[in-house]
Amino acid sequence: MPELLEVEAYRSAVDAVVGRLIRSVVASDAAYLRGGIDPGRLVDALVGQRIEAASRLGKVLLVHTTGPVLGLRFGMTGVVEVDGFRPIDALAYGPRRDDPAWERFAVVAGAGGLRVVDPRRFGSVELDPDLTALGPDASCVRPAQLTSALADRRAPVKACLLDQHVVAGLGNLLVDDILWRAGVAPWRPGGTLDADEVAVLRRSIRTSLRVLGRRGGSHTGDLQPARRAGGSCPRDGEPLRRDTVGGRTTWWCPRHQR
DNA sequence: ATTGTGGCCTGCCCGC
DNA sequence: TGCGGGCAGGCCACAA
Repeated sequence: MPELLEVEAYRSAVDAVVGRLIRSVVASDAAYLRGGIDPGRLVDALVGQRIEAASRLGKVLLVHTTGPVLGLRFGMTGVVEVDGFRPIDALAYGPRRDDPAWERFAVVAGAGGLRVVDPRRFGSVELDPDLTALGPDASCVRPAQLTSALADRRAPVKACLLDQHVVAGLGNLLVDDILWRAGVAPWRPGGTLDADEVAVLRRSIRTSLRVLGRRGGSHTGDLQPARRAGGSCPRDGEPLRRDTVGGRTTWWCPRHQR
């Protein structure tokens, strides 16, 4: 689930451990590590370092230390726990219960620390991740950046927005709500949007992030209650369509999204 | 280069 | 109650 909004909540929570020394690191799931580093080397690189800051780019959470930068990705079901507290208790589509076996990574720092719990194991942990391929963060994408990102693209606009090289941070739920709000059909090739439509789309990205952020996450969109068989558009009552666009389940209104 | 597809993993829910 | 199939909010390697 974790899209930009959830990862931002994780980042904010990690602020609580800034300034602490890393006392130990648990990297018991070697397959969870990325970038060709083995658990032993990762532990050695982090233990004894001080946590200096937490930042975020797209869906990647970055924990800066006096040594390496720790990069955390959460896949579909990853949640972070800081000092025993979860900024997001349970993901809307993740399991409701809890299981100690789902812990994939942990950092003990000061009196507490942080844990990554990820049942489905699509997330990952990396040292000094290369983020140069990521597009601008969706929360501050400029109009000109969005225009050039969509120009000449023949892929559906939804696939463009999901592509982290184009804009970083948007996931399936956010994109559906953004396109719904903008009145743009997900199938439209990115390059066919004119300047006015790109401007509306960018406003919709900002509005959706602000509104859904205030409500508590990417699962709080206007479209969310209607994402089911028989669901209808909350704006005009039209039966929603369910398609697969960009490889993802897509709900949209064929009446006002054009 | 761009675009689409399959696969990674595991848990849950539905229908039989 | 048990079981199989389909589904899931991300991302990557790979093929056309």
